[in-house]
Amino acid sequence: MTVSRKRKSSGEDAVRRLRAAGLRPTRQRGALVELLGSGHRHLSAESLHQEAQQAGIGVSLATIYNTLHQFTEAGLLREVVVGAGRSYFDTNTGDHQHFYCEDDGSLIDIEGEAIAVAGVPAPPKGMAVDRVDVVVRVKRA
Amino acid sequence: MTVSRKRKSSGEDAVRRLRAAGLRPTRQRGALVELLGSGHRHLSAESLHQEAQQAGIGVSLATIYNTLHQFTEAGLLREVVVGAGRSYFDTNTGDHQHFYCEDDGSLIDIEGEAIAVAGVPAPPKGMAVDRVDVVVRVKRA
DNA sequence: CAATCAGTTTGGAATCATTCCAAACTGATT
DNA sequence: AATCAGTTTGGAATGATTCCAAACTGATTG
Repeated sequence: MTVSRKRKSSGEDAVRRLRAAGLRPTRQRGALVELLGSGHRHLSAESLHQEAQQAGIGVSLATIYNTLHQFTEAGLLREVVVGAGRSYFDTNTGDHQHFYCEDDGSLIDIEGEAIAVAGVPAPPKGMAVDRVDVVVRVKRA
Repeated sequence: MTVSRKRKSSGEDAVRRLRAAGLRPTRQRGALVELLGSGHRHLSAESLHQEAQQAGIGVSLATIYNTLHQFTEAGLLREVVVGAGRSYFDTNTGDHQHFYCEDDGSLIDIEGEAIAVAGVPAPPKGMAVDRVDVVVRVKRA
């Protein structure tokens, strides 16, 4: 339980990432970038909020939402929608898709090289494809 | 503006469809089946509710939700999730996917024969693929 | 036809995730 | 040190959906 003050080491790295993304490096954003930093994760606003609290970072839920969306726009995160009122933020922003388990609401990555979508028709006039999302819904057999 | 009483013709057809789906044919369900009956449509609970009101059918929003879910389970409808807190019910239950326009929230069908997903890995142990959903997100160019 | 009862419907309260807001705060700049 | 635009925050507001207990209604039976 270290109520860290101002760790230079990783802190500076976070600052760099934020600056690179065009976001002002504030205490909260820095802390959140660090929380997200390690590995590929699927998290909800609520879960990130709890995680932050446990890490001793004072961040309001409103800020979590703001930050999550800013990070998503900045390309640091990707939003994955799997059900009405159920969206996750994925720290893996690379090309990939997901298995979604309807029983427990969990997500599992499917590597982008593995899966392919063919035959997408041309989008309606004046529209451009932004992204193709594939959700493979699975259930307990 | 005919406040129809009890049209035999289509009414009986609705009853048949409900019975076939294993649902007791009530006034509300019959009326809703008929509303949904024509062509391929993408509707939300709210929009169906309004439509019902305008058609002079007294149905509570709660019943709309119940019915929509029952119909979905019975295979009369398919639920399409496109965004957090944004799901549609699709009267087209056949094999197909969708374009989703992020600007105005509209859906456009993509025929199932046109599009194909290849390379879906085997699902995790004990799980079975329920369905593969593809959402092609488009934006104004 | 009347009684009966499980299945339905309903309005309103409750829940849940998310957004909004105005006030307080804080990083960066002068 | 002053300044100010960008941020954060708690709490209220919103919106969609679900829950609930009471009233209702098809279908069945005698």
